[in-house]
Amino acid sequence: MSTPGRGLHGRVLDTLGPAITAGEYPAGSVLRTDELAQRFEVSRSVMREAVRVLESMHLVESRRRVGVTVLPECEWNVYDPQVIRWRLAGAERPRQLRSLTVLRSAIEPVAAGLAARLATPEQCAELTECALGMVANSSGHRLEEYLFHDVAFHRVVLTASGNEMFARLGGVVAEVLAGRTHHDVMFEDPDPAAVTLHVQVAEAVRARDAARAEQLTREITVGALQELDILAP
Amino acid sequence: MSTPGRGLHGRVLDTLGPAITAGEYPAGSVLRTDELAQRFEVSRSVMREAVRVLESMHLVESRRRVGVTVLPECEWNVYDPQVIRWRLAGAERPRQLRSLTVLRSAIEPVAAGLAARLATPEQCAELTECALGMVANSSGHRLEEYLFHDVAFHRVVLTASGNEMFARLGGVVAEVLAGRTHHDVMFEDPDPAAVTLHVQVAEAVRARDAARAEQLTREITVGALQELDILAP
DNA sequence: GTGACATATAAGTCTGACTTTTTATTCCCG
DNA sequence: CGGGAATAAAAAGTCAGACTTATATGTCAC
Repeated sequence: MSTPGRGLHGRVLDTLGPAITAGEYPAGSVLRTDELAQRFEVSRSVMREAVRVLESMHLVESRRRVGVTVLPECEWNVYDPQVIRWRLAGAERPRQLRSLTVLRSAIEPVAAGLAARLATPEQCAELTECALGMVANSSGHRLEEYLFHDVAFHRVVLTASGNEMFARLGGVVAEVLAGRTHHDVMFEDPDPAAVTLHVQVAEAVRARDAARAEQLTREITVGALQELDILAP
Repeated sequence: MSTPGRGLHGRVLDTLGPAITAGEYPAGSVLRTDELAQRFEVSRSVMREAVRVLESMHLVESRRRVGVTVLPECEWNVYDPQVIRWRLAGAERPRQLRSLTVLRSAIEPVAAGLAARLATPEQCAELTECALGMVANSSGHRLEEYLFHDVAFHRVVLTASGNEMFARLGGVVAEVLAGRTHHDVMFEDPDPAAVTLHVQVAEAVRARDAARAEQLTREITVGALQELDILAP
């Protein structure tokens, strides 16, 4: 996915990134560039580039005479798509999935409200199309097709919100939804109520009813939270 | 702020990062590593490290035989604190400030609701303390002291939400609030209504009233949106 | 114990040579 | 004249080695 093997330093990151985010090196662990270069059988320059990238993600800190120190989790750039992907791929997956779902529950309703005000006619049409696609694939175990339209739907909402920061979460939502379909329990067809809600959101946006679009999306995200047993009784 | 001059490559980034995020090099512009190295009077290895960092922020893409291509804005890692800082420092400041304020309006109410459920007694106490600090400095042009407690208040809420991704936005909120106090119009004392709301949020969290904490925080963020003339009539 | 000094260590930097990939051009054949 | 294969060129990528610099730590005098 995304950008595999874009150079030697990327190859190193593919191993080191997941290892660090998985907690294999506890916060405070000290690595040495030369040693890492030997381990990965790359030159020091390549290793340094990899370290620089990890540093820009605030996963590690490089200091003279000390080495490359692994930073505590609270320092990490948890919004970096690469970091998110690494964590979703590792043992921290469930926790990462919860964090992201809570984030969705905060963002998406507001995004939908904004979209109802700002969506272009084209985006409204796209939204309706996506919702219809979800309906058409909501039964008969057409999970992949359903997922495709679901992802597209949420992407359009986030983009139509007109907020670049919301739009940037499209990839994250895609990853969460894909995860739900592939990894987690999702043998049965999707919840018909959820499908209906998507259709209604598309209608609300088209009708420029911001409050309704927001409320309906809130119901969708509440469903997502319930699936993960988040939510107090 | 944060980490100034952490090596030569950092120095280069301090110039190149703001330049790119400010749009000085339009999307699609091609730079050459050697040329850049000469311009900044650093070795190619240092320049390469800088490029790697920019690449990890998705500001540029490096390809063989082509050079370093500046990516369109929609590709940028707009959640990267460094990118946020660069953009806040440049001509795009107003737009960035709006994006961030809308983001806050989505996140903070939900965070407050969660905090009402999950905050430790210590965090509740901290919150009350911050709110009282705001009250104590809400008149007499004690803007700096007020800001200090305001920032602390929002930080505690975000942290107490128990969601790492929310917690990570503490720095962003700090930057927005600081910006409002320093750069933008804020000659007069803070709005008494806003101060009261903060006190009430602290009370609601202490009382474990999630719905109330969320609603009150929503009112705070609506105020922030209005200050920037966001919000449809 | 405290403060100044010496030392060792690991990151940081620079240079130059070489490799690899990809694009553009040339050239030959149909 | 057109198209496709061979070729050349350009820029990033990689590597090795030598040197510099900051700094943690240990040592010694006081």
